[in-house]
Amino acid sequence: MTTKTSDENTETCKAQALLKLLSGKFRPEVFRLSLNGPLRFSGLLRDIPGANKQSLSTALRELEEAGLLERKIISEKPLHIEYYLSVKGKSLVPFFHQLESIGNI
Amino acid sequence: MTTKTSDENTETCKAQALLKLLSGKFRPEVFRLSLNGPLRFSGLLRDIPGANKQSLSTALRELEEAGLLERKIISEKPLHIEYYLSVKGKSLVPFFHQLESIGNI
DNA sequence: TTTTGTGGTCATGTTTTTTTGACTTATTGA
DNA sequence: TCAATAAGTCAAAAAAACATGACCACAAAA
Repeated sequence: MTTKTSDENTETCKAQALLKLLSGKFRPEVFRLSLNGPLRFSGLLRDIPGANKQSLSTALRELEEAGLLERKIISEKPLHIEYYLSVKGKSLVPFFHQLESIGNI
Repeated sequence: MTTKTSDENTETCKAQALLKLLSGKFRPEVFRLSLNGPLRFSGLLRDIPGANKQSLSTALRELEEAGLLERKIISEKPLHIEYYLSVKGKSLVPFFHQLESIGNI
């Protein structure tokens, strides 16, 4: 375990970056709500208690940049934007379940 | 903490609290190092680049309070304190592995 | 007895994160 | 045309997290 290269360090950093991303304000809520179907900005603002535009905007952007959410412009009917879980995002679901079950110990 | 059974909000909060705890400064490093054996304050201070007493102290205390680390006073020989992974702490290991593998997608 | 090592705390300052509120662009409904 | 909804942005303030340096208690070694 003597720092061979930046091997192990890099691994830690990856986990760390993801942890940081997921632990930020409203991110777990956004994540959980995304399980029920596509999200909309205004809907989240209404549904998440205490949410504010800026933080929500940052959360959505960063989750999208990390490839966990996908942003889709819906050009029909009442023109709006939908965010939904990507495949990568879905791969995090069991991870959250695990975390929650550990939280209950 | 008014634990309402099967309240989804409460579940999220649990994941959130744990995420926050694990994502704080030096926590992933402390966690990883704890896999190799018992930790000592001064050792961590030496081994983690950029570490400082205050943050390390907070990290250890919070990880202990969450039941992930155990603090043991070793009264023999050169009188010191050891921190080591609890059973609950060990249950987080696969979780970190999962996180790392997702980070690589 | 002065110094060194271990394991911290405390007050303070800096940095990062989060919140607030004003403003924007575009679409729709009355 | 006026107002409302949707999806934001921007600058600034407030709050939370983190870092720094001084200090403390105890033990053992020089």
